[in-house]
Amino acid sequence: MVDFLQILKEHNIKRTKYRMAILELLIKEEYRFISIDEIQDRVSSDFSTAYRALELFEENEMIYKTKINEKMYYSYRCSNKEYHHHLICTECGLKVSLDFCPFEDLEKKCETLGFGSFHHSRDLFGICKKCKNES
Amino acid sequence: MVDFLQILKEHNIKRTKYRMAILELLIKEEYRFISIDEIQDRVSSDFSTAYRALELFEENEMIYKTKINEKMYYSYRCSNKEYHHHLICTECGLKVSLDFCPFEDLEKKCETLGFGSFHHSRDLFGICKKCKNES
DNA sequence: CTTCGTGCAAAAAATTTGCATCCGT
DNA sequence: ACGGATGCAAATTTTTTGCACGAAG
Repeated sequence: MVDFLQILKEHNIKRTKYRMAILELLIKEEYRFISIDEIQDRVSSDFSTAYRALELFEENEMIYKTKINEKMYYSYRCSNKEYHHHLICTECGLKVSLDFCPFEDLEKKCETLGFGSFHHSRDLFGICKKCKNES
Repeated sequence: MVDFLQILKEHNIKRTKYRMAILELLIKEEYRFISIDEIQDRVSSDFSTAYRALELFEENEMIYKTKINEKMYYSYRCSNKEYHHHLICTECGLKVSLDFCPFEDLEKKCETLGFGSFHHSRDLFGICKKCKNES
């Protein structure tokens, strides 16, 4: 819980009304990715303010950012900093962290395929059980 | 070579100047993904004409479409229709088709992870050997 | 000859930026 | 008080769309 306050202090980031509101929201909804619209709606900031705060948080590795259906979504990161992959539900934004790398095998084959290196896109997408059952 | 002409005929798609020019270009550069800018530049059509032709081709499964660095890229498909994954170089657009599925293992683990189903994003990205060496 | 392809200009949608003002420290 | 944060409006970027004209079958 002191986690992110420390980062703010270390980087001399002012604790303003909207930044705090956005961080609180992201922490509360840490188990999923949320859209800029939901963020703007729930904290009632200007869109540009929200975008600027989120950009700042991402630069300082406090949040994740990913694209779902052509729009950016955001999720709290502080509590789990080791590199890992996510399974993300494209219906509800649910975030499931993987404790293994799905690309290990591909990595090995990379060389023989004419590829120098391979982007482990951190985020993989699907439909979670809940959303699948509801549809 | 008759491949795509047949599709055009089957779907009553008129063989116009720009459509043919775009298809020819895509066939010539089949080993890589190319941008709308390159297409527009090399066939000198209007952008809207190129976009409309490409949309049509994609609907009829004649081409692939993928996003590299926030922009769409296009590549000829007709000659290889079985479902497969691509490794795509984000520097030069090189397209390498995979004859195996990199997500087989993940698929199996999906259920235990709370995921109903999993999108096999067809395209995976990296840097090809050539571009890596040049940088 | 008639349907549909094309160019042009303008719309759309998401995100970014310049600038004047306001707030946190 | 000072520098950075915010709101507002306008720019940006890529792609899409409406409409009038022109070309393919």
